[in-house]
Amino acid sequence: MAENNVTSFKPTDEGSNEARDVGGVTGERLKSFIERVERLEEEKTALLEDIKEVYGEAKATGFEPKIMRRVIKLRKMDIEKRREEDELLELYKAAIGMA
Amino acid sequence: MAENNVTSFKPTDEGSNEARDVGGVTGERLKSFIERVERLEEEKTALLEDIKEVYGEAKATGFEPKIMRRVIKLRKMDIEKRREEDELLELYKAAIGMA
Amino acid sequence: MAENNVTSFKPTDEGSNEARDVGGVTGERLKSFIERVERLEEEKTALLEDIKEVYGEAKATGFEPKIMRRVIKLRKMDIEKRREEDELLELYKAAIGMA
Amino acid sequence: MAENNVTSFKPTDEGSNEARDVGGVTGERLKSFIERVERLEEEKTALLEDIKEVYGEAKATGFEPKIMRRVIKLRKMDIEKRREEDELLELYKAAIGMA
DNA sequence: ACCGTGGTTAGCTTTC
DNA sequence: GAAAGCTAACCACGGT
Repeated sequence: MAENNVTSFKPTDEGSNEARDVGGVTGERLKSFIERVERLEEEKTALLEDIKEVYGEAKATGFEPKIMRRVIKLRKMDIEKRREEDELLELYKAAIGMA
Repeated sequence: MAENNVTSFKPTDEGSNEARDVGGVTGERLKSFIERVERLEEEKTALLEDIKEVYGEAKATGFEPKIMRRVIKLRKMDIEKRREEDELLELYKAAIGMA
Repeated sequence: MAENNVTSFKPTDEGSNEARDVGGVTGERLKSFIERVERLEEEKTALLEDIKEVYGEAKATGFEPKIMRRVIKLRKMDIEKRREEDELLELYKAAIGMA
Repeated sequence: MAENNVTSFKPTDEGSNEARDVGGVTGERLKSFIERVERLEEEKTALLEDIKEVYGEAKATGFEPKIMRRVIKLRKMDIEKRREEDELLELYKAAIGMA
């Protein structure tokens, strides 16, 4: 841990909802980080809903989401496997001066 | 279940990577759904990385991600609790004919 | 992973329902663990039924299980929130050297 | 729904933590139900912890909880399948007067 | 009586 | 390697 700004977490004697600057800009900084995360989390939630929707549509046309998930998982594994093999290939090539 | 398209999962006699139409457009349809999900999953992955980055930055400036996560959790709980209490209030009101 | 007992999962040449000791007491040991879990699972199932019964009774006397569940949830959230806040407080205190 | 006791949910003008009897014993009754559920929930939680412990022990002696869970699931399916078949058998027997 | 939804639990991933 | 947070499967309920 570089510096320790945790002091900014300390409850202040004045009960305010505003971010406290305890001898610096620390409070504002922390609040900004937190709000950035919260925004990203919201986007993530929206995305999860989108995915659920697609599965819903698929189901409505007669496909089983459960099976689809398995298919997707398999495809992902394939892709990763291939990627790893490719990386290994590159490594070998570099190793023998084929770069 | 209305129709059962699962037959499209059945390996076809011709071993091709193309989506198979087993008596209709089923194969293409399924493939489209799957690719939509995969695209959304990619976005989700990106988002997860963004979140991780923010925590990384915060940590680099001296804040503990662990504590930040708990703060965010508490904030979320507050929001949810309030939302639920409001809903509950509505239920009570409906229950006693204040609707 | 320290040892790897997974070999005990391997079908043995003699097709028996008895636990196999593959070079030790491994089979019996595993079987014992599994049966302990299964017993606990049974208890859990019984408990779930008890809970369902209580809701049934309550409903029979005119209370809405749905609302009851929400009340219970809110009570639980209160307790958890308080607990977490207390823990967080300890963290803060530790963070500023008040430990 | 037989009677409707939901009126007992209505916030009363006097802010008390005690169960309110709104023209009867309703408040106490509800509170009793809720506390019974909460007790059972606690037992359930304890049970879940016990199960976790067993898996922990098993893991410590070299077994994979993940695989164990799959075994248990399979055993459960077998048992249920057999039970269903037995029931069916009874049904058949009854049907042909073998009861 | 079935479907869809919401809530709960288990499994997995990632973090420490 | 252990613990936690998050996601997906499961289940029970209410609605249609």
